[in-house]
Amino acid sequence: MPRGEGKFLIKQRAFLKLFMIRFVEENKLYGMQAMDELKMTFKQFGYEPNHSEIYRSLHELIDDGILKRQKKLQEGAKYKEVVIYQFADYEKAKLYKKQVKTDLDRSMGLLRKALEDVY
Amino acid sequence: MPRGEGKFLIKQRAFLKLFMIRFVEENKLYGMQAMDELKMTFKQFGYEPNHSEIYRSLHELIDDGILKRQKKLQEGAKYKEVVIYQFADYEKAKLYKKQVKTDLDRSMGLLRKALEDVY
DNA sequence: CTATGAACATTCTGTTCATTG
DNA sequence: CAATGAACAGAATGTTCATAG
Repeated sequence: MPRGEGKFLIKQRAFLKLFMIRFVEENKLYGMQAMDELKMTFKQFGYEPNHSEIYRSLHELIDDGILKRQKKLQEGAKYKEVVIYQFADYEKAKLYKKQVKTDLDRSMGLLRKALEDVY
Repeated sequence: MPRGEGKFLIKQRAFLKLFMIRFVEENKLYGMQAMDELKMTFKQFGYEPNHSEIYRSLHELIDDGILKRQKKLQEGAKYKEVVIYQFADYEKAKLYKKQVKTDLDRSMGLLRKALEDVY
């Protein structure tokens, strides 16, 4: 999905999909927890993703054939279902991570160039 | 315009407005030339702004009270008008540059953090 | 044909509403 | 109330059309 021509910076969606893959690799967290952790991590940079973008990212990874859903009872005495994820195709996941890295590096380069040239 | 809460990376519009200010500082170029120069500079990063975004950036700087328009005959024997720009308020321009720098730095930090954490 | 600009269309993302347990 | 998801709404940006010289 990191696309071809004329594009500016990496999109939020790809950024979040990357972290969703990472959370699944670490075998932890469902949607809301992922959001909370990301908010904590990136709040210092003024970025706090909202729940819709988190879910859209997860759903898109399913459509991509990278993740699959699995329901699970939540910890504790609450008996409330949450949705957790596993890899449907880990090779695809690794490939996607590689593509996003390329896009992140590209975006960094672009910003760095701007800072160098203007300031 | 670099805004407050929950936001992801800097927007293309702000990025281009920064360069439009820089071009006016250097006293050169009208819209199309600015676009061509930016395409040359950032093509290596896969970014080639289109003409609409260039004009929207210039127009917005006028609305902001930072630039003002001035028509001018094009060089050479072509007698075709082009639109060039001067500062309407250079203090405002400098302030805007400062704000965009903050936003660029913030965006770089965000991307760097992601690269560190994931790869 | 080149430069400018507006109109139109789509994509991306934020906000609100609905459902379930 | 917490989690998930869909619907709706707006903002950001790309594509196409219009006008002038």
